[in-house]
Amino acid sequence: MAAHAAPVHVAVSTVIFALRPSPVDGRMTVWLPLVRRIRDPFVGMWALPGGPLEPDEDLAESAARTLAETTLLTPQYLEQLYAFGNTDRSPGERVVSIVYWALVRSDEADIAVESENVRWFEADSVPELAFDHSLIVEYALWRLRNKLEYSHIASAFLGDTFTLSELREVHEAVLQKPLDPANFRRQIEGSGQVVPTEQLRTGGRHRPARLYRYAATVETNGPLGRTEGAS
Amino acid sequence: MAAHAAPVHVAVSTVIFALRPSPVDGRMTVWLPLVRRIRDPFVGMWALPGGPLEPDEDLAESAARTLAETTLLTPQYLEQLYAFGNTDRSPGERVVSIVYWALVRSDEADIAVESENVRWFEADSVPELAFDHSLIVEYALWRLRNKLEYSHIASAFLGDTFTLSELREVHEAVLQKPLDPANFRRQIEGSGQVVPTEQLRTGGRHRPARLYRYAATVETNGPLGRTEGAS
DNA sequence: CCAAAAGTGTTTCTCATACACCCATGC
DNA sequence: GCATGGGTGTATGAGAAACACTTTTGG
Repeated sequence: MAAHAAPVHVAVSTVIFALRPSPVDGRMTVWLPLVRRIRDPFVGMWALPGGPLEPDEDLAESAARTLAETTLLTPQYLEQLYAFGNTDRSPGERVVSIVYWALVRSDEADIAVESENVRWFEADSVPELAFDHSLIVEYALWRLRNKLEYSHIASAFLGDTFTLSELREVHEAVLQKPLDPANFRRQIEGSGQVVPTEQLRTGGRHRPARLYRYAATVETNGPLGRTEGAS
Repeated sequence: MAAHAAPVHVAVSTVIFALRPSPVDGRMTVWLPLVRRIRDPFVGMWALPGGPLEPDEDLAESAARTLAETTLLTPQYLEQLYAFGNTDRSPGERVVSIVYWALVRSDEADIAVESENVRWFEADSVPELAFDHSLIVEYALWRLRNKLEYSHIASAFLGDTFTLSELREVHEAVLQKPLDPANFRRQIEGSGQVVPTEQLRTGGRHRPARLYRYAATVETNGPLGRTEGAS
Protein backbone atom coordinates (compact mmCIF):
# COMPACT_ATOMS: atom_id res chain seq x y z
CA MET A 1 0.00 0.00 0.00
CA ALA A 2 2.60 2.52 1.11
CA ALA A 3 5.14 3.15 -1.62
CA HIS A 4 7.89 4.54 0.58
CA ALA A 5 10.70 2.53 2.18
CA ALA A 6 9.43 -0.67 3.73
CA PRO A 7 10.47 -0.82 7.36
CA VAL A 8 10.67 -4.63 7.35
CA HIS A 9 14.03 -6.08 6.36
CA VAL A 10 14.59 -9.63 5.19
CA ALA A 11 17.70 -11.58 6.10
CA VAL A 12 18.78 -15.17 5.51
CA SER A 13 20.87 -17.08 8.03
CA THR A 14 22.16 -20.63 8.03
CA VAL A 15 22.95 -23.16 10.71
CA ILE A 16 25.78 -25.25 9.27
CA PHE A 17 26.44 -28.66 10.78
CA ALA A 18 29.48 -30.86 10.38
CA LEU A 19 30.93 -33.74 12.36
CA ARG A 20 34.37 -33.39 13.89
CA PRO A 21 36.27 -35.26 16.54
CA SER A 22 35.78 -33.89 19.99
CA PRO A 23 38.97 -32.43 21.52
CA VAL A 24 38.32 -34.26 24.78
CA ASP A 25 37.77 -37.90 23.87
CA GLY A 26 38.23 -37.92 20.09
CA ARG A 27 34.73 -39.19 19.42
CA MET A 28 32.77 -37.54 16.62
CA THR A 29 30.43 -34.76 17.70
CA VAL A 30 28.33 -32.10 16.01
CA TRP A 31 30.01 -28.76 15.23
CA LEU A 32 28.88 -25.52 13.64
CA PRO A 33 30.67 -22.35 12.48
CA LEU A 34 29.79 -18.96 13.95
CA VAL A 35 30.84 -15.48 12.94
CA ARG A 36 31.71 -12.59 15.25
CA ARG A 37 29.58 -9.50 14.84
CA ILE A 38 31.55 -6.47 13.79
CA ARG A 39 28.65 -4.02 13.99
CA ASP A 40 25.96 -3.07 16.45
CA PRO A 41 23.69 -4.44 17.66
CA PHE A 42 25.46 -7.19 19.62
CA VAL A 43 28.89 -6.12 18.35
CA GLY A 44 31.55 -8.61 19.42
CA MET A 45 29.14 -11.45 20.06
CA TRP A 46 28.98 -14.65 18.04
CA ALA A 47 26.13 -15.11 15.60
CA LEU A 48 24.96 -17.33 12.76
CA PRO A 49 26.41 -16.63 9.32
CA GLY A 50 23.99 -14.78 7.10
CA GLY A 51 23.04 -11.42 5.73
CA PRO A 52 20.39 -9.45 3.92
CA LEU A 53 18.51 -11.15 1.11
CA GLU A 54 19.61 -9.83 -2.26
CA PRO A 55 16.77 -8.83 -4.58
CA ASP A 56 17.80 -11.20 -7.34
CA GLU A 57 18.51 -14.39 -5.41
CA ASP A 58 16.21 -17.11 -4.14
CA LEU A 59 16.12 -17.87 -0.45
CA ALA A 60 18.08 -21.12 -0.70
CA GLU A 61 20.61 -19.44 -3.01
CA SER A 62 21.20 -16.82 -0.40
CA ALA A 63 21.73 -19.46 2.26
CA ALA A 64 24.19 -21.36 0.08
CA ARG A 65 26.04 -18.15 -0.75
CA THR A 66 26.65 -17.09 2.84
CA LEU A 67 27.56 -20.67 3.62
CA ALA A 68 30.21 -20.60 0.92
CA GLU A 69 31.43 -17.17 2.00
CA THR A 70 32.04 -18.20 5.58
CA THR A 71 33.24 -21.77 5.13
CA LEU A 72 34.28 -22.06 1.46
CA LEU A 73 32.11 -25.19 1.36
CA THR A 74 29.08 -26.34 -0.59
CA PRO A 75 26.34 -28.06 1.36
CA GLN A 76 25.42 -31.70 0.83
CA TYR A 77 22.04 -30.94 2.26
CA LEU A 78 20.18 -27.66 2.65
CA GLU A 79 16.68 -27.19 4.00
CA GLN A 80 14.65 -24.33 5.32
CA LEU A 81 14.35 -24.37 9.10
CA TYR A 82 11.96 -21.61 10.07
CA ALA A 83 11.19 -17.94 9.61
CA PHE A 84 11.81 -15.84 12.69
CA GLY A 85 10.13 -12.47 12.68
CA ASN A 86 9.07 -11.32 16.12
CA THR A 87 8.99 -7.56 16.46
CA ASP A 88 11.44 -7.53 19.34
CA ARG A 89 14.13 -9.82 18.02
CA SER A 90 16.44 -7.09 16.74
CA PRO A 91 16.73 -3.86 18.69
CA GLY A 92 15.93 -0.77 16.69
CA GLU A 93 14.93 -2.39 13.43
CA ARG A 94 12.43 -4.94 12.15
CA VAL A 95 14.12 -7.97 10.64
CA VAL A 96 12.50 -11.17 9.42
CA SER A 97 15.12 -13.90 9.19
CA ILE A 98 14.57 -16.92 7.00
CA VAL A 99 16.82 -19.54 8.54
CA TYR A 100 18.20 -22.57 6.72
CA TRP A 101 20.12 -25.51 8.07
CA ALA A 102 22.82 -27.31 6.16
CA LEU A 103 24.97 -30.42 6.41
CA VAL A 104 28.51 -30.46 5.04
CA ARG A 105 30.82 -33.40 4.62
CA SER A 106 33.11 -34.03 7.52
CA ASP A 107 36.21 -34.43 5.41
CA GLU A 108 35.54 -31.10 3.74
CA ALA A 109 34.80 -29.41 7.02
CA ASP A 110 38.35 -30.13 8.12
CA ILE A 111 39.58 -27.85 5.35
CA ALA A 112 37.19 -25.07 6.35
CA VAL A 113 39.03 -21.97 7.39
CA GLU A 114 38.95 -20.37 10.76
CA SER A 115 39.87 -16.78 11.37
CA GLU A 116 39.61 -14.05 13.92
CA ASN A 117 35.92 -13.68 13.11
CA VAL A 118 34.96 -17.22 12.09
CA ARG A 119 35.24 -20.13 14.48
CA TRP A 120 33.76 -23.63 14.78
CA PHE A 121 32.05 -24.59 18.04
CA GLU A 122 30.84 -27.87 19.42
CA ALA A 123 27.04 -27.80 19.23
CA ASP A 124 26.66 -28.64 22.89
CA SER A 125 28.80 -25.76 24.04
CA VAL A 126 28.02 -22.73 21.96
CA PRO A 127 28.29 -19.46 23.88
CA GLU A 128 25.38 -17.08 24.34
CA LEU A 129 24.65 -15.77 20.84
CA ALA A 130 23.42 -12.48 19.40
CA PHE A 131 19.72 -11.90 18.69
CA ASP A 132 17.62 -15.04 19.15
CA HIS A 133 20.31 -17.16 17.54
CA SER A 134 20.76 -19.38 20.60
CA LEU A 135 17.17 -20.50 20.29
CA ILE A 136 17.61 -21.01 16.57
CA VAL A 137 20.63 -23.26 17.07
CA GLU A 138 18.75 -25.25 19.67
CA TYR A 139 15.83 -25.70 17.30
CA ALA A 140 18.07 -26.67 14.40
CA LEU A 141 19.75 -29.32 16.55
CA TRP A 142 16.34 -30.65 17.52
CA ARG A 143 15.34 -30.87 13.88
CA LEU A 144 18.58 -32.57 12.92
CA ARG A 145 18.17 -35.24 15.60
CA ASN A 146 14.51 -35.67 14.80
CA LYS A 147 14.93 -35.93 11.06
CA LEU A 148 17.82 -38.33 11.33
CA GLU A 149 15.44 -40.95 12.67
CA TYR A 150 12.96 -40.95 9.82
CA SER A 151 15.07 -39.72 6.93
CA HIS A 152 18.38 -40.52 5.34
CA ILE A 153 20.21 -37.28 5.85
CA ALA A 154 23.05 -38.99 7.71
CA SER A 155 24.75 -39.83 4.45
CA ALA A 156 25.12 -36.10 3.77
CA PHE A 157 27.94 -36.09 6.32
CA LEU A 158 29.83 -38.76 4.39
CA GLY A 159 31.41 -39.17 0.98
CA ASP A 160 29.94 -40.94 -2.02
CA THR A 161 30.61 -44.36 -0.57
CA PHE A 162 30.83 -45.39 3.04
CA THR A 163 30.74 -48.41 5.28
CA LEU A 164 27.81 -49.12 7.53
CA SER A 165 30.10 -48.53 10.49
CA GLU A 166 30.81 -45.05 9.28
CA LEU A 167 27.11 -44.41 8.83
CA ARG A 168 26.44 -45.76 12.28
CA GLU A 169 29.13 -43.52 13.71
CA VAL A 170 27.27 -40.55 12.23
CA HIS A 171 24.06 -41.61 13.89
CA GLU A 172 25.79 -42.17 17.20
CA ALA A 173 27.44 -38.77 17.02
CA VAL A 174 24.21 -36.94 16.28
CA LEU A 175 21.98 -38.88 18.65
CA GLN A 176 24.66 -39.10 21.32
CA LYS A 177 24.02 -42.72 22.15
CA PRO A 178 25.52 -46.05 21.09
CA LEU A 179 23.64 -48.20 18.59
CA ASP A 180 23.72 -51.96 18.18
CA PRO A 181 25.75 -52.66 15.02
CA ALA A 182 23.70 -55.73 14.07
CA ASN A 183 20.33 -54.07 14.38
CA PHE A 184 21.55 -50.87 12.77
CA ARG A 185 22.67 -52.85 9.75
CA ARG A 186 19.31 -54.53 9.37
CA GLN A 187 17.41 -51.29 9.81
CA ILE A 188 19.42 -49.46 7.18
CA GLU A 189 19.59 -52.31 4.71
CA GLY A 190 15.89 -52.94 5.10
CA SER A 191 14.97 -49.32 4.53
CA GLY A 192 16.37 -49.31 1.03
CA GLN A 193 18.08 -46.01 1.67
CA VAL A 194 21.47 -47.39 0.68
CA VAL A 195 22.63 -50.01 -1.79
CA PRO A 196 25.78 -52.14 -1.50
CA THR A 197 28.59 -51.70 -4.00
CA GLU A 198 31.14 -54.26 -5.15
CA GLN A 199 33.95 -52.60 -3.29
CA LEU A 200 35.34 -53.26 0.14
CA ARG A 201 37.27 -51.03 2.45
CA THR A 202 40.43 -52.68 3.74
CA GLY A 203 43.10 -51.35 6.03
CA GLY A 204 41.72 -51.94 9.48
CA ARG A 205 43.11 -54.83 11.44
CA HIS A 206 39.92 -56.74 10.92
CA ARG A 207 37.63 -58.07 8.22
CA PRO A 208 37.13 -55.61 5.32
CA ALA A 209 33.82 -53.79 5.26
CA ARG A 210 31.54 -53.48 2.28
CA LEU A 211 31.06 -50.01 0.86
CA TYR A 212 27.57 -48.66 0.27
CA ARG A 213 26.22 -45.66 -1.58
CA TYR A 214 22.98 -43.67 -1.43
CA ALA A 215 19.95 -45.09 -3.14
CA ALA A 216 17.95 -42.79 -5.40
CA THR A 217 16.78 -39.90 -3.30
CA VAL A 218 13.44 -40.43 -1.66
CA GLU A 219 10.99 -37.58 -1.39
CA THR A 220 10.78 -36.50 2.20
CA ASN A 221 9.29 -33.04 1.99
CA GLY A 222 6.09 -33.87 0.21
CA PRO A 223 4.94 -31.51 -2.52
CA LEU A 224 7.95 -29.25 -2.02
CA GLY A 225 10.05 -32.04 -3.42
CA ARG A 226 13.69 -32.57 -2.90
CA THR A 227 15.55 -29.92 -0.97
CA GLU A 228 18.76 -28.69 -2.49
CA GLY A 229 21.94 -30.57 -2.07
CA ALA A 230 24.75 -31.97 -4.08
CA SER A 231 23.50 -32.85 -7.52
CA MET B 1 23.69 -1.68 3.64
CA ALA B 2 21.64 0.40 1.23
CA ALA B 3 19.43 2.84 3.09
CA HIS B 4 16.96 3.47 0.31
CA ALA B 5 13.68 1.63 -0.17
CA ALA B 6 14.12 -2.13 0.26
CA PRO B 7 12.84 -3.89 -2.85
CA VAL B 8 11.85 -7.02 -0.91
CA HIS B 9 8.33 -7.04 0.50
CA VAL B 10 7.13 -9.32 3.26
CA ALA B 11 3.64 -10.77 3.30
CA VAL B 12 1.88 -13.27 5.54
CA SER B 13 -0.69 -15.73 4.19
CA THR B 14 -2.67 -18.44 5.92
CA VAL B 15 -4.12 -21.75 4.84
CA ILE B 16 -7.24 -22.21 6.97
CA PHE B 17 -8.67 -25.69 7.33
CA ALA B 18 -12.07 -26.74 8.61
CA LEU B 19 -14.18 -29.85 8.26
CA ARG B 20 -17.56 -29.62 6.57
CA PRO B 21 -19.95 -32.16 5.13
CA SER B 22 -19.38 -32.85 1.48
CA PRO B 23 -22.26 -31.75 -0.73
CA VAL B 24 -22.17 -35.06 -2.61
CA ASP B 25 -22.33 -37.77 0.03
CA GLY B 26 -22.60 -35.79 3.27
CA ARG B 27 -19.39 -37.23 4.70
CA MET B 28 -16.99 -34.81 6.40
CA THR B 29 -14.20 -33.50 4.22
CA VAL B 30 -11.51 -30.84 4.45
CA TRP B 31 -12.42 -27.31 3.35
CA LEU B 32 -10.59 -24.01 3.15
CA PRO B 33 -11.59 -20.40 2.45
CA LEU B 34 -10.13 -18.46 -0.45
CA VAL B 35 -10.40 -14.81 -1.40
CA ARG B 36 -10.78 -13.37 -4.86
CA ARG B 37 -8.03 -11.02 -5.94
CA ILE B 38 -9.28 -7.53 -6.67
CA ARG B 39 -5.94 -6.19 -7.91
CA ASP B 40 -3.27 -7.14 -10.35
CA PRO B 41 -1.39 -9.36 -10.60
CA PHE B 42 -3.79 -12.29 -11.01
CA VAL B 43 -6.86 -10.07 -10.64
CA GLY B 44 -10.03 -12.14 -10.47
CA MET B 45 -8.30 -15.36 -9.46
CA TRP B 46 -8.69 -17.06 -6.11
CA ALA B 47 -5.85 -16.80 -3.60
CA LEU B 48 -5.01 -17.47 0.02
CA PRO B 49 -6.10 -14.87 2.56
CA GLY B 50 -3.22 -12.68 3.67
CA GLY B 51 -1.54 -9.36 3.23
CA PRO B 52 1.58 -7.33 3.93
CA LEU B 53 3.21 -7.74 7.32
CA GLU B 54 2.60 -4.69 9.50
CA PRO B 55 5.72 -3.28 11.16
CA ASP B 56 4.37 -3.67 14.68
CA GLU B 57 2.92 -7.19 14.58
CA ASP B 58 4.53 -10.57 14.99
CA LEU B 59 4.24 -13.10 12.18
CA ALA B 60 1.67 -15.28 13.93
CA GLU B 61 -0.30 -12.22 14.92
CA SER B 62 -0.50 -11.18 11.31
CA ALA B 63 -1.71 -14.65 10.32
CA ALA B 64 -4.38 -14.63 13.02
CA ARG B 65 -5.49 -11.15 12.02
CA THR B 66 -6.06 -11.93 8.35
CA LEU B 67 -7.76 -15.15 9.43
CA ALA B 68 -10.18 -13.17 11.57
CA GLU B 69 -10.69 -10.58 8.85
CA THR B 70 -11.71 -13.13 6.24
CA THR B 71 -13.61 -15.68 8.36
CA LEU B 72 -14.48 -13.86 11.61
CA LEU B 73 -13.00 -16.88 13.41
CA THR B 74 -10.16 -17.46 15.83
CA PRO B 75 -7.93 -20.45 15.16
CA GLN B 76 -7.79 -23.43 17.50
CA TYR B 77 -4.39 -24.20 16.08
CA LEU B 78 -1.92 -22.03 14.20
CA GLU B 79 1.52 -23.03 13.00
CA GLN B 80 4.04 -21.72 10.55
CA LEU B 81 4.11 -23.71 7.34
CA TYR B 82 6.96 -22.38 5.23
CA ALA B 83 8.50 -19.23 3.82
CA PHE B 84 8.16 -18.89 0.07
CA GLY B 85 10.52 -16.40 -1.51
CA ASN B 86 11.56 -17.38 -5.00
CA THR B 87 12.41 -14.39 -7.17
CA ASP B 88 9.84 -15.31 -9.82
CA ARG B 89 6.79 -16.02 -7.68
CA SER B 90 5.19 -12.61 -8.08
CA PRO B 91 5.48 -10.83 -11.42
CA GLY B 92 6.98 -7.37 -11.19
CA GLU B 93 7.82 -7.31 -7.50
CA ARG B 94 9.80 -9.32 -4.98
CA VAL B 95 7.62 -10.75 -2.25
CA VAL B 96 8.62 -13.16 0.49
CA SER B 97 5.51 -14.80 1.93
CA ILE B 98 5.55 -16.35 5.37
CA VAL B 99 2.73 -18.86 5.22
CA TYR B 100 0.87 -20.22 8.25
CA TRP B 101 -1.70 -22.96 8.47
CA ALA B 102 -4.61 -22.99 10.86
CA LEU B 103 -7.36 -25.26 12.07
CA VAL B 104 -10.76 -23.90 13.08
CA ARG B 105 -13.62 -25.68 14.79
CA SER B 106 -16.13 -27.20 12.45
CA ASP B 107 -19.15 -25.85 14.30
CA GLU B 108 -17.71 -22.34 14.12
CA ALA B 109 -16.82 -22.72 10.47
CA ASP B 110 -20.50 -23.13 9.68
CA ILE B 111 -21.07 -19.59 10.86
CA ALA B 112 -18.23 -18.25 8.76
CA VAL B 113 -19.44 -15.80 6.20
CA GLU B 114 -19.23 -16.18 2.49
CA SER B 115 -19.41 -13.26 0.11
CA GLU B 116 -18.74 -12.31 -3.45
CA ASN B 117 -15.01 -12.35 -2.73
CA VAL B 118 -14.74 -15.00 -0.02
CA ARG B 119 -15.72 -18.60 -0.62
CA TRP B 120 -15.03 -22.00 0.94
CA PHE B 121 -13.71 -24.79 -1.29
CA GLU B 122 -13.28 -28.48 -0.75
CA ALA B 123 -9.55 -29.12 -0.42
CA ASP B 124 -9.54 -31.74 -3.13
CA SER B 125 -11.10 -29.46 -5.70
CA VAL B 126 -9.60 -26.03 -5.38
CA PRO B 127 -9.29 -24.19 -8.69
CA GLU B 128 -5.99 -23.02 -10.10
CA LEU B 129 -4.82 -20.31 -7.72
CA ALA B 130 -2.89 -17.07 -8.04
CA PHE B 131 0.89 -16.97 -7.53
CA ASP B 132 2.28 -20.27 -6.21
CA HIS B 133 -0.69 -20.70 -3.91
CA SER B 134 -1.76 -24.01 -5.47
CA LEU B 135 1.55 -25.51 -4.45
CA ILE B 136 1.21 -24.00 -1.00
CA VAL B 137 -2.22 -25.51 -0.46
CA GLU B 138 -0.94 -28.87 -1.60
CA TYR B 139 1.95 -28.66 0.84
CA ALA B 140 -0.29 -27.56 3.70
CA LEU B 141 -2.58 -30.53 3.08
CA TRP B 142 0.41 -32.82 3.11
CA ARG B 143 1.56 -31.38 6.43
CA LEU B 144 -1.92 -31.67 7.90
CA ARG B 145 -2.22 -35.34 6.97
CA ASN B 146 1.31 -36.04 8.09
CA LYS B 147 1.06 -34.28 11.41
CA LEU B 148 -2.28 -35.85 12.23
CA GLU B 149 -0.57 -39.20 12.53
CA TYR B 150 2.00 -38.27 15.12
CA SER B 151 0.36 -35.35 16.86
CA HIS B 152 -2.96 -34.56 18.47
CA ILE B 153 -4.11 -31.71 16.29
CA ALA B 154 -7.33 -33.51 15.37
CA SER B 155 -9.02 -32.22 18.50
CA ALA B 156 -8.58 -28.67 17.19
CA PHE B 157 -11.44 -29.38 14.81
CA LEU B 158 -13.75 -30.26 17.69
CA GLY B 159 -15.21 -28.56 20.73
CA ASP B 160 -13.98 -28.81 24.31
CA THR B 161 -15.43 -32.28 24.75
CA PHE B 162 -16.04 -34.93 22.15
CA THR B 163 -16.66 -38.63 21.73
CA LEU B 164 -14.06 -40.96 20.33
CA SER B 165 -16.33 -41.50 17.35
CA GLU B 166 -16.25 -37.82 16.59
CA LEU B 167 -12.48 -37.81 16.90
CA ARG B 168 -12.28 -40.82 14.64
CA GLU B 169 -14.51 -39.11 12.12
CA VAL B 170 -12.01 -36.24 12.01
CA HIS B 171 -9.18 -38.64 11.33
CA GLU B 172 -11.14 -40.41 8.65
CA ALA B 173 -12.05 -37.13 6.98
CA VAL B 174 -8.48 -35.89 6.89
CA LEU B 175 -6.83 -39.17 5.97
CA GLN B 176 -9.63 -40.17 3.62
CA LYS B 177 -9.79 -43.75 4.76
CA PRO B 178 -11.88 -45.70 7.26
CA LEU B 179 -10.36 -46.61 10.61
CA ASP B 180 -11.17 -49.54 12.86
CA PRO B 181 -13.13 -48.15 15.83
CA ALA B 182 -11.71 -50.65 18.30
CA ASN B 183 -8.08 -50.08 17.38
CA PHE B 184 -8.55 -46.35 17.10
CA ARG B 185 -9.91 -46.26 20.62
CA ARG B 186 -6.95 -48.16 22.01
CA GLN B 187 -4.45 -46.02 20.12
CA ILE B 188 -5.91 -42.75 21.33
CA GLU B 189 -6.54 -43.88 24.88
CA GLY B 190 -3.07 -45.33 25.11
CA SER B 191 -1.41 -42.19 23.83
CA GLY B 192 -2.60 -40.12 26.77
CA GLN B 193 -3.61 -37.32 24.43
CA VAL B 194 -7.17 -37.29 25.77
CA VAL B 195 -8.73 -38.01 29.15
CA PRO B 196 -12.25 -39.30 29.78
CA THR B 197 -14.80 -37.09 31.53
CA GLU B 198 -17.76 -38.16 33.66
CA GLN B 199 -20.26 -37.16 31.03
CA LEU B 200 -21.91 -39.19 28.33
CA ARG B 201 -23.45 -38.10 25.08
CA THR B 202 -26.92 -39.49 24.62
CA GLY B 203 -29.38 -39.01 21.81
CA GLY B 204 -28.33 -41.52 19.21
CA ARG B 205 -30.39 -44.64 18.91
CA HIS B 206 -27.60 -46.63 20.46
CA ARG B 207 -25.52 -46.84 23.60
CA PRO B 208 -24.39 -43.43 24.92
CA ALA B 209 -20.75 -42.53 24.29
CA ARG B 210 -18.32 -41.20 26.84
CA LEU B 211 -17.09 -37.65 26.33
CA TYR B 212 -13.36 -36.94 26.39
CA ARG B 213 -11.34 -33.75 26.55
CA TYR B 214 -7.78 -32.79 25.60
CA ALA B 215 -5.04 -33.72 27.98
CA ALA B 216 -2.48 -31.07 28.92
CA THR B 217 -0.81 -29.92 25.73
CA VAL B 218 2.24 -31.88 24.77
CA GLU B 219 5.23 -30.16 23.25
CA THR B 220 5.52 -31.15 19.64
CA ASN B 221 7.68 -28.46 18.14
CA GLY B 222 10.76 -28.90 20.24
CA PRO B 223 12.51 -25.78 21.46
CA LEU B 224 10.00 -23.52 19.73
CA GLY B 225 7.45 -24.73 22.22
CA ARG B 226 3.76 -24.65 21.82
CA THR B 227 2.38 -23.05 18.72
CA GLU B 228 -0.38 -20.55 19.22
CA GLY B 229 -3.92 -21.64 19.58
CA ALA B 230 -6.84 -21.20 21.89
CA SER B 231 -5.57 -20.31 25.33
C1' DC C 1 -37.21 -57.70 19.74
C1' DC C 2 -34.07 -55.29 16.40
C1' DA C 3 -30.71 -51.97 14.65
C1' DA C 4 -26.75 -49.42 15.59
C1' DA C 5 -23.05 -47.69 17.71
C1' DA C 6 -20.17 -48.22 22.23
C1' DG C 7 -16.85 -50.77 24.10
C1' DT C 8 -13.93 -55.37 25.24
C1' DG C 9 -11.25 -59.51 24.18
C1' DT C 10 -8.23 -62.20 21.43
C1' DT C 11 -5.37 -63.78 17.73
C1' DT C 12 -1.90 -62.82 14.50
C1' DC C 13 1.79 -60.50 12.37
C1' DT C 14 5.42 -57.27 12.04
C1' DC C 15 9.23 -55.13 13.77
C1' DA C 16 12.60 -53.37 17.28
C1' DT C 17 15.74 -55.07 20.74
C1' DA C 18 19.17 -57.90 22.92
C1' DC C 19 22.67 -60.83 22.49
C1' DA C 20 25.10 -65.18 21.05
C1' DC C 21 27.93 -66.54 17.57
C1' DC C 22 30.84 -67.07 13.26
C1' DC C 23 34.04 -64.64 9.62
C1' DA C 24 38.13 -62.38 7.85
C1' DT C 25 41.77 -59.45 8.35
C1' DG C 26 46.39 -57.22 10.60
C1' DC C 27 49.79 -58.09 13.63
C1' DG D 1 47.18 -67.40 17.66
C1' DC D 2 44.53 -63.41 19.08
C1' DA D 3 42.34 -59.02 19.01
C1' DT D 4 39.07 -56.36 16.39
C1' DG D 5 35.48 -55.04 13.93
C1' DG D 6 32.33 -57.20 9.97
C1' DG D 7 28.44 -59.74 9.49
C1' DT D 8 24.55 -63.53 10.53
C1' DG D 9 21.19 -65.97 13.42
C1' DT D 10 17.65 -66.06 16.74
C1' DA D 11 14.71 -65.53 20.92
C1' DT D 12 11.81 -62.18 23.13
C1' DG D 13 8.50 -58.52 23.70
C1' DA D 14 5.80 -54.45 22.33
C1' DG D 15 2.59 -52.73 19.45
C1' DA D 16 -0.50 -52.57 15.05
C1' DA D 17 -4.13 -54.83 12.56
C1' DA D 18 -8.09 -57.82 11.95
C1' DC D 19 -12.15 -59.33 13.72
C1' DA D 20 -15.35 -61.83 16.94
C1' DC D 21 -18.07 -60.66 20.62
C1' DT D 22 -20.73 -58.27 24.47
C1' DT D 23 -23.25 -53.92 26.12
C1' DT D 24 -26.63 -50.29 26.06
C1' DT D 25 -29.46 -47.26 24.13
C1' DG D 26 -33.78 -45.69 20.71
C1' DG D 27 -37.50 -47.26 18.32
